[in-house]
Amino acid sequence: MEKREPAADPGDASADEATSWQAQKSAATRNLIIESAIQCFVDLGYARTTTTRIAHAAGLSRGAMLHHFPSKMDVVKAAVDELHSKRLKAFRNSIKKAPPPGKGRVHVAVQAYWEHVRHPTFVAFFELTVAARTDPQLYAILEPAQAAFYDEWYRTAFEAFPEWQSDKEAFDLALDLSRYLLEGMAVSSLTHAEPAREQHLLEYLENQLRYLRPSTDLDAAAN
Amino acid sequence: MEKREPAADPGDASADEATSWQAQKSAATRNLIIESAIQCFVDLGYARTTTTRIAHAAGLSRGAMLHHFPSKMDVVKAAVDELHSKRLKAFRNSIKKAPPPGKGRVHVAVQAYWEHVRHPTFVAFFELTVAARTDPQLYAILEPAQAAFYDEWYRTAFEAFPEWQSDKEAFDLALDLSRYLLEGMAVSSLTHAEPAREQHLLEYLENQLRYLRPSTDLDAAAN
DNA sequence: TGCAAAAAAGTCAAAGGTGTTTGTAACCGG
DNA sequence: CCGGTTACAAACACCTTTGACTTTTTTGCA
Repeated sequence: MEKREPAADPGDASADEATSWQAQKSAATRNLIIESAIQCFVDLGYARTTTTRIAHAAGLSRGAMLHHFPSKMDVVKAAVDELHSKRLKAFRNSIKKAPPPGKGRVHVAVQAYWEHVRHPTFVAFFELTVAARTDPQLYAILEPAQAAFYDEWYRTAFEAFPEWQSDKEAFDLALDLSRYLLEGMAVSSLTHAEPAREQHLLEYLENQLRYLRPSTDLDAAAN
Repeated sequence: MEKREPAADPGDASADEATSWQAQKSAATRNLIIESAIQCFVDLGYARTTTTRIAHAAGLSRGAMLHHFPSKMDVVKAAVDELHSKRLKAFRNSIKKAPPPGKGRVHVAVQAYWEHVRHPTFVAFFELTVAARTDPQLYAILEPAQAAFYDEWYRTAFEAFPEWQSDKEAFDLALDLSRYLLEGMAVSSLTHAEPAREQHLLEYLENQLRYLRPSTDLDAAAN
């Protein structure tokens, strides 16, 4: 066997030169396994995701995989953590690059979350959530991540939309409405997408959010 | 063993006197199996529902069960049909007994669907829907029932709320909004219920529906 | 009563999944 | 270059699930 370069490390490419080659490769393999697991959740669902399939998708033997993760649940745990940080990162990014100060923010924000809930990351998380309902062990792993995400989601949104801070009740309502409606649409579209109806509802939601938004002097008729 | 009366037959109690006692009992057992399967979907999720557990829940041996349903998929198919007809029946009932002609109908309708999506019947259907996303065989069984339900749902609602017939676009929007929002809330509450927020959103939804409703001469300010 | 048919129960092998154990090759530090 | 460690692979034993097959019990009818 020739020596292979450790594959690119998308997770946390800590290019620490002190880290040995072995450690780099190990981390790369770990990430490969995690990504494969997530892919399996999306493609096969949680129930049909077996260690055999994950290993196969990663191009490894089961033995190799169980070297990095002693049990299946260890893989799941790592995948949950990865999904959690991915969701958070994606959300922060879209918030950060999205802020034309007072103009069209509602549209951008709605589109951002709508894209998020249609992304494979959300699908994988959703699969896990459903499975966790009847699987206490998985629930114990998933619940903290879930709670932390929505907590952070709320806080970040609150800071990113200061014009709402004068009416916290309206803000909560707007956030809940957006979240439940978009997630409901996304879940439904997993098995039966209806683009036209979805588009209508997105426009409706945006209008509702503009209506709920506390009026400031600046944006009487701003989109 | 004493002879047991054939259990009450909730499914299709064709009280045909010509049907022998055996046939009655057979039908009762079939229904018992179907109900047990549905219960398993709710309690364990689709993935963990095995023939052994269904039989155990029904108080039968696996052999007896496979006498009535040669394969597991046959049970699933029967359960889907039963769930479909149950949902439809429940929906029609709540529509039928719900109509104070023009007063408070929105509230009653919203509450009715909200109760429906929190009912075990919906949970079971939801479990199947999620599993079907990555299980073509199950999808083939479920999709027709799913489509038929929403089709019927739409038609029945359209007839039951004639005051909306003047603005079909608003009607569609109102129906989609209600469906996606309530289903989104229900799905979310499966793992993490938040009664206070849910209540706020229900009130909000009702107000929105009243706002969307085409105004007639009769109910300018009717709740 | 006695026999045929249906219902119910029990047994079995095959397939697939999990985790453990054992084996091999590559890397690292001295 | 050598002992120890790490990455990976393969084989193994155990358990679960499924569906086919066989046997026993119960019912219907002559």
